[in-house]
Amino acid sequence: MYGAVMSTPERLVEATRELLWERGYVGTSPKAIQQRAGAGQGSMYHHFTGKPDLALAAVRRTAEELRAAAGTSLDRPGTAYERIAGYLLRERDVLRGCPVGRLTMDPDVIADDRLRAPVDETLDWLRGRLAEIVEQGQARGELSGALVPADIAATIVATLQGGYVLARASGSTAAFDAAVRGVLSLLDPSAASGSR
Amino acid sequence: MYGAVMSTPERLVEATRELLWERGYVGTSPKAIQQRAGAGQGSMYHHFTGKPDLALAAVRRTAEELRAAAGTSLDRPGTAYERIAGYLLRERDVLRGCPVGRLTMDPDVIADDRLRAPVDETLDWLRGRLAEIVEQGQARGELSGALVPADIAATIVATLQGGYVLARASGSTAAFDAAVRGVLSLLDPSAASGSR
DNA sequence: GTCTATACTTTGATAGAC
DNA sequence: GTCTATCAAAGTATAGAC
Repeated sequence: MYGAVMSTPERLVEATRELLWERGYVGTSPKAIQQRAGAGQGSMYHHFTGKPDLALAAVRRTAEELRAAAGTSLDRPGTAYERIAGYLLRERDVLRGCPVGRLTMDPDVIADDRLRAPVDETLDWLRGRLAEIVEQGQARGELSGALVPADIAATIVATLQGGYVLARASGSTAAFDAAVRGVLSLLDPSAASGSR
Repeated sequence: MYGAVMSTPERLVEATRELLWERGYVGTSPKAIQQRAGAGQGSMYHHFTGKPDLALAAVRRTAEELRAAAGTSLDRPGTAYERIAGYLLRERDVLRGCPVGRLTMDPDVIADDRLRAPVDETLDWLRGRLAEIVEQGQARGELSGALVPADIAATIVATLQGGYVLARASGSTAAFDAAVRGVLSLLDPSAASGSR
């Protein structure tokens, strides 16, 4: 796995990231991590104190990557609507769900402040970025001043996270796409969709 | 637990429902179910063939209950906006999340068509009900005819499901409330919020 | 229907050789 | 740094007595 390019600790963290995404914290065993990383028991426990330690490294790395990727998308030029649409419509592996949001359904992650912190910070950061974009859109007269930027930002992030839930429930991306179209139609300045 | 009112099979199903909600399928062990239900091993395996069998009974029951509760809320009279707002703002134990939506993050549930079916059907039913309400609102001139009812319905359900994710990430209901306010402000016919 | 005994596997980790 | 024991506990049952 991972060619022969990565160091053992890196392979262990990558394997943990994948497994946390696929199966969550509770569903991920040290043995499964070792097998996917191509590392032995001793090797894993040499580099990390145990499963929580590895999970912490994995979650932090996943949170960083999500911020980097989302930032790249959100930083694109355009009107507020165009930037939000660009973010919502960017390519995603919808049926896999969100590697960060997924962790909120893991009781052992939520119960551990150190594990939960990167999840919370990432979603909070994302809402902040979107709120800024909404605010700028209002300042430029692109979006209604009646909207509360923080509320709209929360709605946008929730639509994404909930879209994953709908898609996974049905085994199809259709419901995710519908939810995204729906929120965009409500935001679209050229449609005046909020009122009759 | 559960007083002395319920039969052993009923207590087992109730205990399973609670544990699936709290810890998911992977995180729920037969032993934990037995302890919470106050039933022995033999008793559990007498009434159910095993953990998957019990989970199926539990998931079906939870799906039924959600439909009943949501139906009661959605059936209330009022304008389309009022009915949607009533549903979104009804009392919820936000930090516990949705007992049905939660299951979509469980790989063993998603991989098993029998377990996934009640989850899919429930969320699908909910979107259908909301789409009807949007459609009626359009027919009555309360909502813009430009909206696609199925898309708006998906957005509303996704906002809820994603709102739970945001709330659990932060350990607070604030983000859930913000997401709900956001989508309602976009839908509000009295605000003309979609355009500047 | 319920109980206890038994069994096999997986989990999560430690110890010590190399 | 990595490997191979070894281990106690938990998970997921089955068997058979009552």
